This record gives sequence, structure tokens and C-alpha cells, in this order.
Amino acid sequence: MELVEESPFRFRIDRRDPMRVPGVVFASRALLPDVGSDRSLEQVANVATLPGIVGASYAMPDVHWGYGFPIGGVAATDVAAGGVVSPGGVGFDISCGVRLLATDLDRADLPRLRDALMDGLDAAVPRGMGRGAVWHLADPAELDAVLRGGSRYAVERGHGVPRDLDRCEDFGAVADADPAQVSERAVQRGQGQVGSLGSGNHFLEVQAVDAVHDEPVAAAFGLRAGQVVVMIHCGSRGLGHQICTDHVRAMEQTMPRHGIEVPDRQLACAPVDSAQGRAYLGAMAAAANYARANRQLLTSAARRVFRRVAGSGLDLVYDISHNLAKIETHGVDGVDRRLCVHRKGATRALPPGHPDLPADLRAAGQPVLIPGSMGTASYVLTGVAGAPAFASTCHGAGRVRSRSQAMKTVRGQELRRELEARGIAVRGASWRGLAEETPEAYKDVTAVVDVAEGAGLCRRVARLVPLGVVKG
DNA sequence: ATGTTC
Repeated sequence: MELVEESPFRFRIDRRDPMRVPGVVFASRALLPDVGSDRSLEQVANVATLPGIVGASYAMPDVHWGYGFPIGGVAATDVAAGGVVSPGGVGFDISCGVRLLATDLDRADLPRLRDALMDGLDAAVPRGMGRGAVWHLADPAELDAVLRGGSRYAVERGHGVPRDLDRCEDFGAVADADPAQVSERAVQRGQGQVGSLGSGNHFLEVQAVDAVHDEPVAAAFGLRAGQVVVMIHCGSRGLGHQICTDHVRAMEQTMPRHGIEVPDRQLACAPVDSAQGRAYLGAMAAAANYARANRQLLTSAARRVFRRVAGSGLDLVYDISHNLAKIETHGVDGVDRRLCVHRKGATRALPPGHPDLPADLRAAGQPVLIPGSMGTASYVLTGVAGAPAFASTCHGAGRVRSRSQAMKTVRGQELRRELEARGIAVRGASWRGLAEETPEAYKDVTAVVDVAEGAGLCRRVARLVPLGVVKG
């Protein structure tokens, strides 16, 4: 894979057949994937072959190997030019994302509150493989309402306040969700998981605002130095996973009929403007709403704990996905086009003034929420005008070692002791899960954010550090 | 990520 260094934070993979556009990798030399162990740059080139792709196949600084598309990949296709949608460009955890909540507390309050808060959260946050959820749905019809209404439905049912919806991407629910495209098996898997963290890299953290890099923007987001905040990172659980599985399989069948050939079966896709493409987008939107309702329910659970233990509210700063495809309008060669923008392990980053932002965030830009690896910093960023890559940036630290490799480097008990010794309270679901998430298995999130900012993808607003982690 | 291999 030949990379041309265009600038300190931008590398190009030149177009060659059957690529339709070049690849562009936003990285430093140090952050470039290790070609010996990670084939994500080949995946960037593979994505560049997709019908209708415009601009380039982009990789964010946290790029790593994924299913078909790299994680940390952005690809936009032109709907009117036969552009495709691909489930692999969204990922198995549809609308996995992050929500940040601001407390009334200062980090100086935490020593006396921390144990009670963490024990309360430990008991209130269902997590781990399978088992448990905040919300026990009355019947399948109620799941249908979740799939259509997302956070909006959860708030209608008393799990939150109307202001929450102003601070959600899409104001709490993606339009055009089509529960009829969600299989019976996906429904079964989703029925009992609304309001659950899951496992892997998902977490609920109590954090402190450790540094403010842009005072006015942080203030517009409702953040100040020393403030205690809560970050929730989770997705659409078994429901999203099943939808991805179902629709990849269906598209493998329909691709020949659409005359589409791809260099990797995992790039299965269909034209956005086709029955199969619309079916996937309808099911994907349903899963996106499920993921947002999931984060809304976990918010509700965390609010009860913070109210009871600390007398504090939790104000939503923002809720944003990093695994989603969206139909958006962007200028391409000076002409506005309707594009299907795939962001997989990449975060939408709307610039100041964007009409999709709520009025009180319009001047500041969209809060971009970047979860770090366990025990390390997380970041709040914002979008910038004129950025490349269709208003997208990184999504996290980016894994560099597999789960099995991670488990060889450290034991869960040992990791917990190390974190506790550094003043970070740990409430895990399993020792194994903890070990798999050792920060040694990830890139340095600060280096990722440095490059994202240096490449002009976003701007830094605040740095957050963990005080306590409830781990899936 | 994931009823961690329908």
C-alpha cells in the first residue's frame, strides 16, 4: 500500500483501478496503522471502489481494521448517481455513540460522594453480555414505538425531559425508521435490552473537566473546569447486530442483480435508491432510534442515582453517534449533492452556524464526544467550517491490539488495582472484559485528537479525565 | 460490537 504524504497530517492513496476515487488518511507517521498487523489501509482502498463514491475514501486518525470498511472510515456516495449504502460502512453496532451529561458538582465534592455514587451506579446500570435492562417493555408493540421514536418516545414515557431532545442528534429520533424491515429475530434480541450498556468498550464513566481549551464554546456546551460530568458510551445491542447480519446477507443476494461487484464480500451493498437499499436504511434508522432510547434510559437510571446520592441533576450536553449512514447535502465540486455519508467509527462534526444544530448551540458548533480508552482522558471537540471528509472526525482511541492479545498483557484484577491506585473507581462486569479493554490495547487518544485537530477536522474544547468507571 | 461460531 503506497502512501503519499500530502501534508503533516494527511496521506493519499492514489487512485488505481478499480478504485473510483483516491484514499485519504488523516494521520501522523506515528499513528499510521502497522501494515504488518492491520489491513485497514487496504480496506480504505477497497471502499474507494464502491459505486457512486465521491471525494475520497477517508480514514480518521484512529483507523483500524474492521468488517469490510475500516473502523474510523468515512465514505459518501451520490444518491442520484447510483450511490450505494453498505451495512459494513455503518458497522454491527448501529448508532453506537456517546452521550455527555453535566452535573452541578465539582471534582472537590467527589471524595466524599464517590463510593456511594459508584455503588449506586453499579446497581443501577445493567451491563455485560445478555442480561438485564432498565426498561421492561410491555409488549412487542412498545418496542415498535421505541424503533420509531427513539429518545423522543422514552421522554414521552417519562424517562427524561423535553430539553434532552434538543441536545440529541436528530432531536432524539431518526426519521424514516421502518420496523417492518427489522426481522423477528432482531426484535426478539432487542425486546429485553432497552437501557443496557452491553460489553466490550462500552462504559458509563464519572469524569471531571480537567482542562478547558476553548472557554466560550465550553460555556455554550454547559461545561466548566473542575466540573463533574457523566459519559455514556453504548449502542444498539443485539438488535443492531442482527439487523446488520440480516441485511448483509440480503445484499449479498441482490448485488448481482444491481450489477455491483466489490473486492470484498464484506462490502455488500445496494443502491440507496433501490428496494434493498431503502429496506436497510429503514432498519438502520430503527436501530439508531433503539440506540438513542437505550442511552436515554441509562441517563434516566444515572439521574436517579445522582439525585439520591448527591442531590445533583444531569443536564444533557449532547448525544452523538459514531456508527451511522445519513443522507446529507454537501457541496461536491461546487455543486450541492444528496449524499449517503457512511461514518463507521467516525463522528459527525457540524460546524458553527449549521441549520441542524439547536439554536443555543448554533454559534458554537456541534459537540463532538470522543471517549478515550479505560483510565485515560476523553475529549469534547467541535466542528469547524470548511473541514474535509463531509463534516466528520475521529471517534476514539482506536484499538491496536486484539482482545485476545490484550488479555495476554494484563489480568483484570491487576488492572483494577492499578486504576484504583490512580484514584479511578472501577465497577466491572467481568474480569475478562476489563482485561480486554486495557489501555495498552489502544492508541493514545490525545495523539488521535492532536492529529484530528491538526488535519483541520475539528477543534478541541475540553479534556475530561475519569474518576470512576462502570464497565460493560 | 455480538445469545463472544446459525
